Amino acid sequence: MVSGSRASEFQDTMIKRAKGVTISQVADAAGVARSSVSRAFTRPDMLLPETVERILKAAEALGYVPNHTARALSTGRHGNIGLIVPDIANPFFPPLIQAAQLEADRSDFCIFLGNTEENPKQEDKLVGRFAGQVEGLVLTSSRLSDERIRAHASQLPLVLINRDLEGIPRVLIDSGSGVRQAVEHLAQLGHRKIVYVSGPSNSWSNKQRRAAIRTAASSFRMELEVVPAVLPSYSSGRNVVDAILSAGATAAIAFDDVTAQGVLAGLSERKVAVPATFSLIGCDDVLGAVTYPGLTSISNRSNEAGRLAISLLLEMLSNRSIRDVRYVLETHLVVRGTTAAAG
Amino acid sequence: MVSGSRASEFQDTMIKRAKGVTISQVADAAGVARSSVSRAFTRPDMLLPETVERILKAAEALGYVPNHTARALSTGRHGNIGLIVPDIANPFFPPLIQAAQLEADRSDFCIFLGNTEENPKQEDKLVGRFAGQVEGLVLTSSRLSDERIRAHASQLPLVLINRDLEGIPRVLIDSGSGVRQAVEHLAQLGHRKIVYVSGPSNSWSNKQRRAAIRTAASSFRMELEVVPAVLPSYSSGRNVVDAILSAGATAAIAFDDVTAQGVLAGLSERKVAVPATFSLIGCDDVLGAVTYPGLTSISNRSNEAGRLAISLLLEMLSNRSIRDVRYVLETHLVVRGTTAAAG
DNA sequence: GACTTTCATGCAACCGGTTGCATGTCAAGT
DNA sequence: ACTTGACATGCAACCGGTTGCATGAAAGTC
Repeated sequence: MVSGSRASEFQDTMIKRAKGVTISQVADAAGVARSSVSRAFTRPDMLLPETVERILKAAEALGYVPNHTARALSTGRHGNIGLIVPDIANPFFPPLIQAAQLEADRSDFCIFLGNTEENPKQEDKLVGRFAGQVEGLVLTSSRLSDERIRAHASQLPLVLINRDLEGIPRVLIDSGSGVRQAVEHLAQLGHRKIVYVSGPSNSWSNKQRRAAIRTAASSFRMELEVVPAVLPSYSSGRNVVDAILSAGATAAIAFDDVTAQGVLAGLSERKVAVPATFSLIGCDDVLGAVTYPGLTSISNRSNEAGRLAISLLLEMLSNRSIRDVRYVLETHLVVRGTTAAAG
Repeated sequence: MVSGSRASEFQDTMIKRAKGVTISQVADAAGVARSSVSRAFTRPDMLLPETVERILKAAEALGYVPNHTARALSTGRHGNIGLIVPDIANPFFPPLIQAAQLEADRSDFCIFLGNTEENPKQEDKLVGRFAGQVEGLVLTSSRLSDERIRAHASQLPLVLINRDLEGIPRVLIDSGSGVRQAVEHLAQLGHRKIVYVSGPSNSWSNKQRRAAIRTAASSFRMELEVVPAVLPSYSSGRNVVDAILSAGATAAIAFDDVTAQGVLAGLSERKVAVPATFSLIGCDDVLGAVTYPGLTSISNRSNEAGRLAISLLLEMLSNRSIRDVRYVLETHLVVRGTTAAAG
């Protein structure tokens, strides 16, 4: 399968490592001490303006670039932060990662990305590997136990997304508000019995959504049945369609959009018209705009969560203190084409 | 919108920085010189087995963890590699990133992720920022000019994905083979006039696909029209549907699956039945299984590309040499539900 | 005019490892 | 018994910056 071909078999070339210009060379060129060069970059106000200028000019001429590693060694600050997610391929995460990176970038921080494949052991290993090279860490939808998380938090600044652990700064996307709106929406459309297609059992978000739906359904006097989908995936959703239909419901809310899309496909295959005879609502709003009919969903805000988590972490780093903060991002229903009056 | 709430307003706590155990402390504890501790970890064969064991035991007891930064400073190797992509949110990239990270992980390397937002300036800036902290770099679908890429390549080991630049190691996903199969498939179904919905003009993949389609179409004596979509995105695809239809074609091949999905939605809206009256083929095969009907597409192999690029880079790093290699990954057509005989 | 004060700059130690070379020990070779 | 060599370990310089303190010259005070 791999058709590997070398363009020119024998053109191996030794790498000429860019032999980094050092602070000493700049110092010699400018006729000052190394410390002055250092200060010219870090605290120019300590030096005479003309000295600073002379140094900068010399540096410029030599093509000097401060060595990040050396600086990190003496200051202890390397300007990197780690971001760990369970599954990059799940469309929930890319916007979060993107926003996180943008925010980090604004303060000249770089992001180390870790992907745990939904595996707690891998997550633990990654945290360990990152620990030495980052100033702080953001754990997204962590699958680790409370104890492990606390252990890590005692080693380095940590911010959690979608995990509610007292004493550790955290950003939570509260689907509760959106879920209530979704149930109310279905109630107003005349649906009397609905299904919740649940997600991973160890997920904080899943527990939270299930509870919110249960409460809302009972307050609107609707019947609710929970149909479990093992993983938040397209095929899981597709596999539970029969279970959904045999429950005798006229509408369903799925754990996330990916699952909902699977359900949508399964319904199509079985010639069940959406939304004419069955209504469907997703969660996370990552696919809503790209299905046809457009998927009614609960807004996501993962990008805000990413941005917020990073800015929280940066704040912790500059203050060298942690506050027991708990940011909650509320969500709301986005109505599109997969919901209509009960047939 | 952001309902920020602090659980406990005044519970600020100072961070107790884990005050890292150093090599000297271990040396004292084990009654040896610092250098021996260092060697116990890096070249145990230089020491007596019992000495190594004694040192390791002492290290274990003190909870010593080698300081990555310090090691990087003296050795010049920090065990990080940078990976730069134009758009994490495009489903083409997550599998690539995932595979790259897995491969890097096997050799204990960490991945720095950079997202350029399809912006060459941002890309240039990121490369610069990464340069000091990574041993090598993988540029995926770079939007930079040849000159900039060469300039960077002279500074540090570089591997390209989907960019064909002589003298720089590169991994190319050759959609040519898949594209030919796609055109042939359409020809056999009786289509006489087709449209290519093109992608970013500075993208190597786009040029390559366009050329391949052109060649294949003429060899099957089919008419071809190129309709440009500015960006590879859902909305771009949706926006060009009118242009596609007014071209009078009965089938289209889109630059990528995301664009194709936009086209699919646009066709649905205009009540054009797919595949009954119009056939559509995507590229990258990232969404094929999750649309309904399933999108016929050209296989992707982005994960293999990611894995290969990293292993190539690691090889370069350990050899300290570059070979002018050019790996080509062939693709093929995956037929699903969006193609049928011309109406 | 002698005596502080201010402030720009230099000196040297330090961050935490790595590594070439010197030293000391012990066993084998003659 | 004396040399030789092998080999385990220690010494100290080095990677490239940062930073507390010392120094010395210019400016301010009485």
